[in-house]
Amino acid sequence: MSRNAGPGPELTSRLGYLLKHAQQLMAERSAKALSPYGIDGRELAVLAVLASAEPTSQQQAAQRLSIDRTTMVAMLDVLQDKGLVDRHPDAHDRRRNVVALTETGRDVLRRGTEASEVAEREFLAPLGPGAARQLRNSLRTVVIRPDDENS
Amino acid sequence: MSRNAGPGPELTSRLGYLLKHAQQLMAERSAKALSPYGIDGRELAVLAVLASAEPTSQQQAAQRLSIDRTTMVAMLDVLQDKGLVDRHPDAHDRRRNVVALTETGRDVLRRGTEASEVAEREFLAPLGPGAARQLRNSLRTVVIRPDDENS
DNA sequence: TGCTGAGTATCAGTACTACTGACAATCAGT
DNA sequence: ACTGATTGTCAGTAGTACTGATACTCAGCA
Repeated sequence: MSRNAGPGPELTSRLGYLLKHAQQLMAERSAKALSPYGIDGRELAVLAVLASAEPTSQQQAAQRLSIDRTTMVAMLDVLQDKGLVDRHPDAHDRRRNVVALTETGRDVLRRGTEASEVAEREFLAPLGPGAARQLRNSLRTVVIRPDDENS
Repeated sequence: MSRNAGPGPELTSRLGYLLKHAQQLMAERSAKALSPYGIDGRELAVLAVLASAEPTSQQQAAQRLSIDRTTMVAMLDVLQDKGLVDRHPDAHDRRRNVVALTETGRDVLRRGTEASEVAEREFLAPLGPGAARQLRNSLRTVVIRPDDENS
């Protein structure tokens, strides 16, 4: 993606534009940092959820990530092909699959997380440590807020 | 999109996750705020660029938005169908199209910008004015930074 | 026991976004 | 006039994430 002619204030004052491009830039950095491990940021997030939660069904994991359950199927297919996760039917409820990290998966998660944190620090480098921390906190605040919509 | 089970700290500590979901939430709000005018956030950004720049070629406008020139073609097709922009060949360089807002386009830009700003304020409401301003500034800083990559 | 309704994973099809590659028209320099 | 670069356009493709339909399983109940 070419980012030659800098955007003018008519764009950089728009929050939607800023968020979209910040996300894009971070995703590029993240992809580069994770490429040695053969995964991307979305897959790393799946691994993180699987590691942090109790042995989880696919649907539970999908909900934590706010992704569709059908999307989760495809992502787990890929992660399973890469040997990072295992699926087997839950003995107590055979509708469910229990998804767990493999030994390799745990290893990739650990190293990928480190690489990802390095990439984040680089991304935030032009901000001073205080502003970087506050950016994180502010994003957390606006993201975590529960649904305030009606319907 | 259902955002039921809140994400855990294994996700909300990851900048990529936060940026992606913040962008998504903002995009949803923006879409809702702009729907009365028949456009979405991307289209509003195009209108803003066209209004702020001198009579522009499609490619110049695309560069300012960091989108591909082929993508710009499709977006202008849509905006032209909606009667918001006009295209005609540049008299001085007939390879180029001069793209300009119509009267309606200017009107939609003005009203859409207002609606978008309201949506932004709602989105940032849980932050307090100081933190909101700083979030904007920090995002601007990390987004505007010129390419520091080699190649 | 058999029946019904709900939950789970899966797959096919679709929509959207944004790209690459190829093309015709045009310009600028020689 | 010829060559190379620029511009807009289009077809094709890739990635992402959805909807809708299907098969299997469970829980409740007559």
